[in-house]
Amino acid sequence: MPGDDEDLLADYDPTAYPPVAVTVDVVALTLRNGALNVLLVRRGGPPYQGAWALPGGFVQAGAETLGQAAARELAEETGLDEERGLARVHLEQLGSYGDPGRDPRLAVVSVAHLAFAPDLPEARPGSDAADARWVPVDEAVAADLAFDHARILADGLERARSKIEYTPLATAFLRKEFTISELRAVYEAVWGAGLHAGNFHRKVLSVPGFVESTGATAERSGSRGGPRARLYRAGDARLLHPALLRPDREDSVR
Amino acid sequence: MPGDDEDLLADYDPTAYPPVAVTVDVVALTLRNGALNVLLVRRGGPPYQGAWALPGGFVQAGAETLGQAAARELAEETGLDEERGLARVHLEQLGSYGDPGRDPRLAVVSVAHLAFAPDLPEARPGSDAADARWVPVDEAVAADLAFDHARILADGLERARSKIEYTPLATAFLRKEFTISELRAVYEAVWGAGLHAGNFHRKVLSVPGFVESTGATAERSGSRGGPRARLYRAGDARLLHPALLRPDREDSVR
DNA sequence: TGAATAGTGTCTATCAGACATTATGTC
DNA sequence: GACATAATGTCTGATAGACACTATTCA
Repeated sequence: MPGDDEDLLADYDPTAYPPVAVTVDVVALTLRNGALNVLLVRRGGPPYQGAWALPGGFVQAGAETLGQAAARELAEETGLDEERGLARVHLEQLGSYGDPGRDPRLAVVSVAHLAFAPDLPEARPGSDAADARWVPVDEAVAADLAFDHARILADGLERARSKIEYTPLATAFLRKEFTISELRAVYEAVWGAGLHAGNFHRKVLSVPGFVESTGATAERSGSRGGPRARLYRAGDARLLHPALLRPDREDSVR
Repeated sequence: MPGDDEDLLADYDPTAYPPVAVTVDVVALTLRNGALNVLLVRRGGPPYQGAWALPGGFVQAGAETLGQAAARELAEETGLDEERGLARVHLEQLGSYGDPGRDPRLAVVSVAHLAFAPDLPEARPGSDAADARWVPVDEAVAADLAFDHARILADGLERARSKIEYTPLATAFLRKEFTISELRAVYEAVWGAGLHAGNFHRKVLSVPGFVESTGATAERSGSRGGPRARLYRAGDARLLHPALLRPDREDSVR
């Protein structure tokens, strides 16, 4: 416990403090087979060897931004690069986690990030992982994740659920052109609740800048029939106004 | 630029990376004379000696949580402690800032926090600051703050403006009992826009759990006349439903 | 007495959600 | 032909915002 004198000293010589490591972890979400999936890696070494964890790693401090570090870690486990898809992934900072003891080796502050990705190829483990897989979030939430990653995942899911209410980021889960039904499937998967198709349709089209028509029509209709849907692409809005609010969640309000 | 081998090594010996320091900075907001103020300190030593900066300091890694570090730094500059007021301050994490070169001395990742405080006594400089003052945010935004603190402050202000839309945290700027007019003054100060008194009044009372009546009435009315207002305290809602949306900001939507 | 304020009432346009309807595809 | 789906229409209740109005207090 440094006193005032040591505080002053530390201002000039911060390395006097015990060492800290800074890592990034990524909650990468995508839609696979209509379900929300999160990217997990199986740890190849201790601690928590063999356990599933969020992809992440140490920041190359001074040589990259936190966002670049997160993108790098994500690229390592997905096989994407700037040209092949990574540019279309939405990546934002989620929050930092630094409770004492969260890593048994040494003090580690992890800057967690949240990624929304369109359907990606199968994951491939990076250098320090034994395995990498897209896992349905229900399974991931029930699993025993390493470190405090269960909490980070929960925070990321809540952020995602909230974010698509007032931003058009649900489109980040889809290809460049999509139908209103596909967009609705995103909301249903992220919120875990069914939505009324007709009302959703009218609502999306009524929000300025959310989507814009391509003029084209989907090649085929759904597997179970119906007319071929019109195609849309993301519009230029950065905020949805009015927002698409989640169905009642009275319970979480108090 | 470590290759795969070095990555693997680093997983077991993370101290192989160049040293990183972790700090907390605090955007502490309060209302003084009807205006939104932010707590600033004048730096006592290099770098940026003499410049105004957000209060902050190094995290005692492994010995405190990030939130505890932020509370400690805030206490040092305000003279508050757990008994005297600090408990009533709302403190939340804002985000982390780690761009290369943001601190000329070494790589520093700062975990910024945001605090909402009721009107506090005059600030007093902590050990490593030459001065500490509550500054109207207009002045603070116009000033040349140290490091990347101008951006952190801007992010904190935007977070505050957004947060009082859908949470009851505007009450954190007030004493335990307050009038609807005082609550409206908070919104007007944070949003920087005048609100319609009558509509605001009805709206606040219609949101379940936002405020609850104490049954009492203010001792005196406003300095310019009018009936004595009823007193309220914060209710048990954690989210406002429906939310109090900011007046039109069409410009920022696209 | 005049002016500012607290609190309530009223009206209108908008919106969310329930429900119905028509047209168009697949199986 | 049965059935699911795309897209649109209609209705109701809730809400935001504009405006009006009364009562109360200070200067």
